[in-house]
Amino acid sequence: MGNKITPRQEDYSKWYNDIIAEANLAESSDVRGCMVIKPYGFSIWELMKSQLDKMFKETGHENAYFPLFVPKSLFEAEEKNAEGFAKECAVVTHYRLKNDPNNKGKLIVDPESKLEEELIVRPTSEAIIWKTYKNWIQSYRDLPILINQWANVVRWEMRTRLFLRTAEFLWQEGHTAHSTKEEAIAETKTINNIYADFAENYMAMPVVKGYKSESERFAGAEETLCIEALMQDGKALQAGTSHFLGQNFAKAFDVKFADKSGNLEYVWATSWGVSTRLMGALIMSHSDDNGLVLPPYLAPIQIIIIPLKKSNEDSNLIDEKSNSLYESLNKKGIRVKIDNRENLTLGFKLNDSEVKGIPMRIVIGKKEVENDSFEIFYRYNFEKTSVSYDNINDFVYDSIDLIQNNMINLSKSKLKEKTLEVDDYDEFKKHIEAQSGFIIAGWDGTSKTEEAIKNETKATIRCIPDDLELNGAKCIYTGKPALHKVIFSKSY
RNA sequence: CGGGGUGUAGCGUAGCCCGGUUAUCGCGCCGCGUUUGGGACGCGGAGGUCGCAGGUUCGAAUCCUGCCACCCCGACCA
Repeated sequence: MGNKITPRQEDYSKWYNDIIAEANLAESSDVRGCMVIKPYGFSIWELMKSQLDKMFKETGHENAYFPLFVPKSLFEAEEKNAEGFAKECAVVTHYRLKNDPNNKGKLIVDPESKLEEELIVRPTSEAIIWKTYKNWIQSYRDLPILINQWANVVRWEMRTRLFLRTAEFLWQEGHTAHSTKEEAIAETKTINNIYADFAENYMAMPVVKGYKSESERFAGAEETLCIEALMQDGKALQAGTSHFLGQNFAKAFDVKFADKSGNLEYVWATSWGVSTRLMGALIMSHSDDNGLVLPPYLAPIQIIIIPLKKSNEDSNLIDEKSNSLYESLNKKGIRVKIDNRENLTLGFKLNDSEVKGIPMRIVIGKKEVENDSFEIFYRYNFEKTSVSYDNINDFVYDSIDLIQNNMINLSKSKLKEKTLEVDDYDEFKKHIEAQSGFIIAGWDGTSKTEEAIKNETKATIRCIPDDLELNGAKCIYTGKPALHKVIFSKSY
């Protein structure tokens, strides 16, 4: 700590890394492409987890846990899935080390411990889970299975970036099995709506919901639903996906059930997930040049009390006020903390609370106590409000919803402002070049056009929202009648 | 895997081209003292296989060879 944060306009990725470092969220690990999530950052993740978990449970889902290792033969069963992930798998080939006979104190892989069959460290768990589901499913009475697991997965990405694309990341992955196609499709929508709801109302990050184009679809899925968020630099970030897997995995793992009339049918499947990438999304959505800004619902500390004691002066009274405020806020269920670190100056503590994105702050010093006038500082807009001691509790309590809602509305209007509809390709290119946000444009529905646009502009189809009226729109690239209006953007 | 770059204390760096005292500076860390109203100050201190291995040389952070790691740009991606 102690360094100034690089201004956002100057170097966005430096800015992003600075925020993470200054707020003490995480750091790059010495282990290739992996991250260490520090306690403060992990607290945010835990708040996200507990809210999502609650939403899954409210819609009938249960948690379970499946193995980290996937035998290669299982992994390759669903061809498209295997092919999609093959290039980024960590593979366990041996199970033992031994002393290096030529180099004392060093270890080598014992060649004698070579595994009969290699184990893949899961990049996603469809394979191992469907292998297991085969044993669990015989009858329509066994369905649906609505299971979620919180786990780590490994994808050996070429280039990694804290939170956004690390070699190992934490996520939840839901894997459900259904007796009908309709029910499975409804499930993917339920989940995508939960994701959108969570992003908007808890992360204060509005998203666009829609379908992925074929080329962006999950390997092994028939249809991929997603939520796409817009970061402050005008690039899109895929924040969550929900896949309709059809009967692909049921066929690959031979999972059939007997329906009411005794016919054997393949099971219909879905899978869906959000990851620690949401942390990156949260950081990039709200942070400013002074540091992190957290929406109160996901802030590990919602208000920080900073007692300001000058040597020997009224320190008892200040402590007393601070402590009793702490107690009463805590009793109301507000996440509150007192910063009584003794070796740090006020200026440092003020700055520290801003850098960490703590939504509210109150300084309690001699002046405040004498005048019975306490300033509550809002991090998201730097506003201060004076409140008398007796009113602090209610004010803080009400502020939580107030700040949350204001942040949501602010983000919504930013998103609206940065979503443009365009029907001229030159203008399209200009906007993409300037990274001005989401571009709505007509698309003829062909991969060829999608590919051509990507090659010329680096913009991809982020999603195909199902609520955009066509109105005779033409394809932005070919000028042919458009099949859909879609969202284009550069993306992470 | 292609093209470029960088490895010096926990972090950020100077020195390297042109070899030569005890390897520079800032932040951080430890001790003592003074300071809390917007990232404190003074004094003292600890901390280094100069990425690794080999070579040239009286002498290598510096030159040469090989290797490794990381970063940026492409291809890939939650």
